Amino acid sequence: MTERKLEILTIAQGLFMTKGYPATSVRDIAKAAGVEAASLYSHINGKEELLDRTCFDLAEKFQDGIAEVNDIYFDAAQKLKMAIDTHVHILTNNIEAAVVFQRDWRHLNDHRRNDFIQLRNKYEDGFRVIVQNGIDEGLFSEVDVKFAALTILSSLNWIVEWYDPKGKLSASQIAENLFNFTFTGLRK
Amino acid sequence: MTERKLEILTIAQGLFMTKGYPATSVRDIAKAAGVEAASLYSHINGKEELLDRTCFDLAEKFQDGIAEVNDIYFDAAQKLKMAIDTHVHILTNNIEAAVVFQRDWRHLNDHRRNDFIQLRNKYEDGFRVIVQNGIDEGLFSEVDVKFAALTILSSLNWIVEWYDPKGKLSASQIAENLFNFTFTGLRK
DNA sequence: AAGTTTGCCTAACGAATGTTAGTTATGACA
DNA sequence: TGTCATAACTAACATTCGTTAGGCAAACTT
Repeated sequence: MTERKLEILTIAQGLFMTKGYPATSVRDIAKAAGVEAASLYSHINGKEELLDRTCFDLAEKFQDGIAEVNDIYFDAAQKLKMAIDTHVHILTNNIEAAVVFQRDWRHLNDHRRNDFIQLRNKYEDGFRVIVQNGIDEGLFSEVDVKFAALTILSSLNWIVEWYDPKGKLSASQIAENLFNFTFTGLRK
Repeated sequence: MTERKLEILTIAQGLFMTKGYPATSVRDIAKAAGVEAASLYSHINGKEELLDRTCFDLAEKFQDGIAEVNDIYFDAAQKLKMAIDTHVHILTNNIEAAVVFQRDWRHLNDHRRNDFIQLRNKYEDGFRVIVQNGIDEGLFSEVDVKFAALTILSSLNWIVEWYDPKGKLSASQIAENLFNFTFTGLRK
């Protein structure tokens, strides 16, 4: 990917984040890039390529993250802490792409959308494995594994709705809070 | 609202849910309603009215729900349980509207979007009050109130991403699981 | 029975959409 | 100096967008 193409991708992600993919026109992107709409086609194949790269580049980062965590020999609580930390850092380090990733993957074409969903399921499986490990190790109470993994991921993913890079909480602090909340709950 | 108008609104919500608001055309809605696009304008003022009603009708239900919970004299744990139960039932009973409510409120016009955000903040405040009560009553550990309320709502709201009316978990069961998870956490 | 309302129709509007074709200026390399 | 690649341009395309105007038939009201 050339430097200019990456630049355009980044600009597009910023617009997709604030306006949403379908509501962002190629002309919007061109304008933000200081260029005519047609000129973009020297760099990209079409609007959808920008969405595609956004979704799949981030998906790859998530895959790598969870694979790394599940490869090491720690107990489930430590693994969960690491997985949460990794997830939060990926989200906050790529907040614009992350919003698009969460919200606009539906607008991929049928084929790519299927690929995407498959990756997503695989990732969720990684979290299920951790929860199951925790139960087997006697560290976690015997919850519904699928439901628990989903709920943990809910809390993590909602970050993109409120995260502010200039806010008072750093990514690491957010991750720590989330782990504590997930592990311990509200009860005193 | 006439019966036909409500019918059109419901049809629109179904389309908004699957395609998203900006990607759903007036002609799509008309086709699903078995009518020409122009005919819709005998019933509605414009496309945006459909989004507006969807967002604010549901917002009202949420307001009523949290107000009711905070009006009664139970301890914070019971209140939280009720608030979660109410929230989950509103979401699952209006799943199509709920998806639109969560995802597409951004496409309201500036004025209405501000109104919407205000309602949303007010609702979140309701949850913060419950968490604060719990801490004051010595039932909850001394967490960051704002963060905790946000995290609870994250788990609740993500439901719309996976809830299946024909799935094995009923709304009440989902609510119970979520309360247990929130209150107790994973730790054995 | 006469008048009015309702719910739809066809036709068309101007604007915006994603994309293509063909051209031109610039700068690197032989 | 001549050749080629790059990155931009203008112009235009077919299509779709939300919406309006005006008409017509059936159904309800008086």
